[in-house]
Amino acid sequence: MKDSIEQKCLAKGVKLTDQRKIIAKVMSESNDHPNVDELYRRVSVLDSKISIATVYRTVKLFEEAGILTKHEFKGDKARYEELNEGHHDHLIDVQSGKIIEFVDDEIEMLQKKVAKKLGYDLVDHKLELYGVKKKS
Amino acid sequence: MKDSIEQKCLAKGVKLTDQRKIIAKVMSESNDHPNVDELYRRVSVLDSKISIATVYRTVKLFEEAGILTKHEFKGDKARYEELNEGHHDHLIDVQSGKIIEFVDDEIEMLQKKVAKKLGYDLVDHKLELYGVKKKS
DNA sequence: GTAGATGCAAAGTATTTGCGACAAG
DNA sequence: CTTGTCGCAAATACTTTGCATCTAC
Repeated sequence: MKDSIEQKCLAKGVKLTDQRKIIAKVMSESNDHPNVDELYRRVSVLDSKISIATVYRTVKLFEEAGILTKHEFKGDKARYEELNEGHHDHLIDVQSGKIIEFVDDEIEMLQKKVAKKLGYDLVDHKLELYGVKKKS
Repeated sequence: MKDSIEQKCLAKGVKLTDQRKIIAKVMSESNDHPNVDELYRRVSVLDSKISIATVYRTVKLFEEAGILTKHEFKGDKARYEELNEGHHDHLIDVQSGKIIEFVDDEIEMLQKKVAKKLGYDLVDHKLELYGVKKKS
């Protein structure tokens, strides 16, 4: 499991350089949703010579290869997350900035239905909920 | 109806300058979702002296006043739209770039339910569907 | 009259790119 | 070998801001 990004690279014919291996490793081990700056910071610990241009190039490449996915939450920088089988959406705690992942099949289904009704086949979607902790 | 942006400004204590009136007018008459460049272009026709800095300042001000809303669709620049009572979401035709507005109460309801289940009160949300025309 | 708005140009962010050196397959 | 990648610094794209001037209220 831990090497799956490297395996995906092989499968897609993406050349595996040392820098890409490091970025892959850092993303695999990140359970949050780092932005490029933060990713660069984490990667720099393992290889201080890596440049931020390479980080930008790599996340873009990985995104196009279906390895990472990019999120652009309201009023925030672009963040990245490893893309796995299980699709999920996000709820952002607007007070703490905490991001919670969730899955709701019913909503997924309805989205397809709505698209269909409008004459479209759904190829992608974005659902973000912004909330404040219930004070009950 | 046509002047409602100006009325909202009065109601919120937002000073009504000529530039703001023009920007309000252009947004009211736009049925699409212009980005700042496009808005600036449209506004320039009515007043060629207006600066793009003012357009940026004004859309931000109007957004904070609840007059406009900002969209950041995938891989696109920020776009603005007048905010009216009827909330709606968007379906983007990934081939033509066309944006279709829709309302689905069932999805809205489910979102609240999901947030609640996670212990949150929903304060905002973003739902974007990306689709291709059905070839039936 | 005064607080706040404007235009301009300069400064900030975030991201991309040209190029010569270098490394993976 | 050869094609593609890297690091660097410069370039780009979008947005914000300092300042002197001007305007709505």
